[in-house]
Amino acid sequence: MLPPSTRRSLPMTLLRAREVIMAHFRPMLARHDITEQQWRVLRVLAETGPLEATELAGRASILPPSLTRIIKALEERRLITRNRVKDDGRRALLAITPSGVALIEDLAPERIAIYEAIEGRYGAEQYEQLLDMLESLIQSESSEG
Amino acid sequence: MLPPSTRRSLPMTLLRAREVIMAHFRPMLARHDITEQQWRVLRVLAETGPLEATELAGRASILPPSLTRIIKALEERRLITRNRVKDDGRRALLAITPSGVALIEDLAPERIAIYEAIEGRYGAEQYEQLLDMLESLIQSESSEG
DNA sequence: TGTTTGTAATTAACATGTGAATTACATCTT
DNA sequence: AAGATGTAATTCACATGTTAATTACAAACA
Repeated sequence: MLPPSTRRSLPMTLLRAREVIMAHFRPMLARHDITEQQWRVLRVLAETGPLEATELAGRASILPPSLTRIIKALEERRLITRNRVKDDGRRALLAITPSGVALIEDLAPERIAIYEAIEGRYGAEQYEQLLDMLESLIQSESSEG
Repeated sequence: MLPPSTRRSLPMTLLRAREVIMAHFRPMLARHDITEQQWRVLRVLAETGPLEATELAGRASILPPSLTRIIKALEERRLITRNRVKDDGRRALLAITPSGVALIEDLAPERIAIYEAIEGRYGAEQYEQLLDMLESLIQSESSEG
């Protein structure tokens, strides 16, 4: 078997796919002075409610050292709060503030429009199928599987 | 239309997919003291022959500022060389050295084995179809059209 | 020739990715 | 209670991602 050429290697193709998609969102994020990762953290907290750092890191696909820095920045901007969990001095519950919710809601319409445009160009069925196939890949390659 | 939940957003799913795949390659790269991006640069040069920085950046999906740093590191390790293009003092041709080729060749068997294992778990047909669908997405979202 | 315009590459500044080490607590064990 | 072990979070050190600004040339042109 030949090794895949760089033009058809799975990691590089996933990287390029992510790039062309994120290019649509970056101007919006820049206008609101927020990074992609900060936006992910806020969305997860808005969807799920208060979480501990480890759980949040997992759901937002951010490594603990990065999350530490992101939390610090978001806390300084009063977009999230942190409250120690009683009975365990290590953990803290992270929660989105009303300002944070407002920011997410501000961005939501444009976010939806961008997704609809992508789906329109790519095809809604293909789009769903691609997501299914990616989730299946993640499943088949996860350490537990 | 509802916004996609973080668990089914395309950028995050692409990110997680890339993560589970790269997890298989990282131990190999670490053993050879090379980063993922340095490995990409070497593979592109090995496949394509000498390239100028801009062309290399495009093919390896690395931004110019990162490439500048990567080139410096690879040059210091004598894995690539850089030669000024005559008649244009800005450009330089980057080429992989025999040591660089040897490194790539060292890694090739394990690399192929990892890909085969992934294909085996996921299914060869699915695997090819996923690549096709990703390339189609990249096509439909590329700025040119 | 000298100036303007355009392009390739680098640098700067800051955020994140990554693995290893460390700190701060909890819990278990004796 | 004291020590050993385990876990959550942070810190460290270095590489890369990202945008903006700058440098070094080339090419076009007045």
